[in-house]
Amino acid sequence: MKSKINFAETENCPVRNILDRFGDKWSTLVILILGEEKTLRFNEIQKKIGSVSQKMLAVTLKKLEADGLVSRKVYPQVPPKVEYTLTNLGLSLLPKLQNLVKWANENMEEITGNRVARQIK
Amino acid sequence: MKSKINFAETENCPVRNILDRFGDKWSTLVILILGEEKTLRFNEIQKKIGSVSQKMLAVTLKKLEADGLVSRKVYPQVPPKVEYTLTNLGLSLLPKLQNLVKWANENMEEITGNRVARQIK
DNA sequence: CAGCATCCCGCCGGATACTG
DNA sequence: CAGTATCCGGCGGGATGCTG
Repeated sequence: MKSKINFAETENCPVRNILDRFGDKWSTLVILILGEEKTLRFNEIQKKIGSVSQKMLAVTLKKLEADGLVSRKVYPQVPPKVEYTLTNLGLSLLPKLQNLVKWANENMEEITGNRVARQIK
Repeated sequence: MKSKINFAETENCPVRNILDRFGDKWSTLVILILGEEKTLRFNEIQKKIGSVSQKMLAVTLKKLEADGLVSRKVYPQVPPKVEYTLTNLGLSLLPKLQNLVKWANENMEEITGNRVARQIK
């Protein structure tokens, strides 16, 4: 029998913590993209996502860097060049996210179908 | 070599779709709780989460029901009684989310430590 | 090129009150 | 008990402009 999780206490609940961090719009996307490409520059990530604003990408990357999921390497040159890579911690999260993507790929059609069938926006 | 994902097109990108649906504050939490308890009434879910408002729980459950992840059974009696259970589709998602929880449990301390060490809010 | 600063709008979601 | 209805404040996040 598994021990149950205390969802009620925000501070001690890992589920809440993880959702607070990766529930935002771009974090998981960035991790998945860096997982595919190993190393990317700021603009390259932005182009890959396509619809993210410069501001939000900067905020997201800073958060991920602070969490220790992404490492940032600055080349002291003009024009500047900054490369982003997943850390080992980030790499350990990657497969879990990829599992979610896999599930999404396999089941999104059914979910979309359900929505349409029930005529919900 | 894995085929790459097109993150740019929102409509066809399963990652974006899944994040749009489960990136919200409560959906994953509800799925995880129902995964533990099998069947729960509205008030029981609310008590388990603790901090969710009545409104948001109702909205969340309705969304999950529309997606076909949660089933809703109404007992025609007074006072009313409604039970929520994961569907097979919901059950298929459950282990992926539990993997994330497991990862969070194992690594949240390190992440929190990173944050503190870098003195970010 | 890689960002920070500022302004500002939309909507997420909380509080409260009401119904079957 | 299990919801809807309404109001409304906060902030996520887009647009734009400026810097090293």
